[in-house]
Formats: sequence, C-alpha cells, structure tokens
Amino acid sequence: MQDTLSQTFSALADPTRRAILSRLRRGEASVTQLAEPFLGQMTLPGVTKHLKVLEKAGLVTKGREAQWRPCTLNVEPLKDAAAWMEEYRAHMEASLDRLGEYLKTVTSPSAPELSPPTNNESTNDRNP
Amino acid sequence: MQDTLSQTFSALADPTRRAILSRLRRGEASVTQLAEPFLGQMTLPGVTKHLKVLEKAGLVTKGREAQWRPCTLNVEPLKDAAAWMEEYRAHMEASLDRLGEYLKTVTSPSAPELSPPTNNESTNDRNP
DNA sequence: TGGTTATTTAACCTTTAGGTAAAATATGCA
DNA sequence: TGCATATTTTACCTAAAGGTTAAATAACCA
Repeated sequence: MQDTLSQTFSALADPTRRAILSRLRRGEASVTQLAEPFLGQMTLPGVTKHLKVLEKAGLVTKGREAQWRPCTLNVEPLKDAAAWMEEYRAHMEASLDRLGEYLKTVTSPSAPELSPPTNNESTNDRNP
Repeated sequence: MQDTLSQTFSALADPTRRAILSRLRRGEASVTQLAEPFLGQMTLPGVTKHLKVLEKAGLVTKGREAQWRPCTLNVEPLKDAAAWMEEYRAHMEASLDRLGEYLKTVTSPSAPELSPPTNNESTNDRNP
C-alpha cells in the first residue's frame, strides 16, 4: 500500500480518470453516464475499474440511489497534491517560459473570490 | 506512449522520485549524491531507473561533467500539472475543510513576489 | 597501461495496471 | 414472480513498474 500523495498522483496519471473527474466538476453522475464518452474505446467494467481507483484515492465518492451509484467529486486529496506543488511555485515563477506568466496572472489577483471557472477547453481532458 | 500530463503525474506518483525532485530544488546534484539518502533501501541502479523516469518526463535534466552527470530540476512539466489543477481551484476553495484555508492564504496574497520557500518539513517527501 | 570512481546496461524477477468477456448482483416495476 | 436496467465481480491476459545482481562504459589519474 502506497502513501496518500502517491495514490493521488497515480490516480491522476490516466487520461480517462482525469476526464471522469473533469466531468464530475459539472455535478454528480451515474456510472453509465460517466462511462458513456468512453464506450467506444473501453467496456463498462473498464470504466468501473477506473472509478474504483478514483474511489480508493478518495477523489470520488459513490452513493446509492436505487440501482444507480451516483458519483461525486471529492477534492480533498487534490488539496494535498496542490500543497505539494506549492513548494515548487518559486521555481515555476522563476522560469517564465511558456506557462509561467499565465499561472501568475491566473492564481494571484483573482484568488479569494471563488470566481466561476473561466471554462477553457477543459472537456478536452483526454488526448491533450 | 502516454500523453505528457499522464507522464508527469505518473512520475510524481512515487515518493523516491518526489524526494529527488525536492532535493534538486536546493540545486544541482550528481547521481551518487541524489542516491545517497536511499542507499539503505535501494541500490544505485534502482535510483538510476527513477532518474530515467524523471528525465523522460522532462522533470530532470542530466548534464555531463567528467564522469559525473549533474542533474538539475526542470519545472516546465509541473506547470502543466499545476494548470490542470487550477481547474479544480474553485472546488477546492469551496470545500474548506482541512487544507482549504491554508491554500487560500498561501497562494493569494503572496503570489507575485517570488518569496523564498517557507521551508516546511518538505525534506520529508518520503513516508509522509 | 592499469586502477579508481561514477554511472549505466542487461537480464532477470515479482507485482501491479489496465483491459476484456462472461457471469453474478442489485433494484425497480409489471 | 420474473423481466429490465445498472453495476460489479470473476477469471483471465499482456504489458509495464519497480526492484535486484552482475557486468559494461566513461572518464580521470598515476
């Protein structure tokens, strides 16, 4: 059994799983609903497995409602990951090549306001 | 071959590799120097392998200096990972349980100043 | 040339990850 | 009860991850 941070990063290291998380940002969804975008490339049990990984990592919570298992996003583990990244913030800002400036503007002035997600191309979580 | 984000997260999903990155924040180091803290638990070729993973992920650059291969940190891929996490920022701030408040204070007022790393327990990257 | 230090490669092993197909469960409804 | 829908479990496969030991390279130095 690995430590929590490793489990979190490991859960994030798969495009299908990231896409599932991204979908869940828009709200609760059943397994079938979550699976739908992938059924061309993967079977349902495949998606179930990914969901289990996310669940074990604490990133997704599965409820029960009749025969459905409504899944919800749980960002708690992401906070630890973000905190880990914080340590590298100075280095990231120091190397202002591609994304540096972008991140600086995005994260500093508009921080505390809970602003609505500027909705980038972020449904594009697969095949980036 | 996986996509870049997956490769980055996957590289971060190991405590030894995170510890190596953490060490490199303090500056360049040779393979032997990097390996030293782990030699009780792992052999040198083991560390070499981890370094190769980090190198392939673009997080570490290996130079050549006589028989040494000085390794340096490269945060470029971390920026993409951080950008991915940005999308979850609103959710993280909305759920202000454990780390929420901490992150809010850390990332918003002191953002653009390039402040020196507050040096937490962060050498403790292994066994957290 | 030969020895010493630094690092990598090769060959191997075991465990885990990501998939599948087919069968089993769970739940609502006629 | 029995069918329909939603989801999971089982058993299996292949490939990759993370290690190891032993041998090979690289580069300096006497």
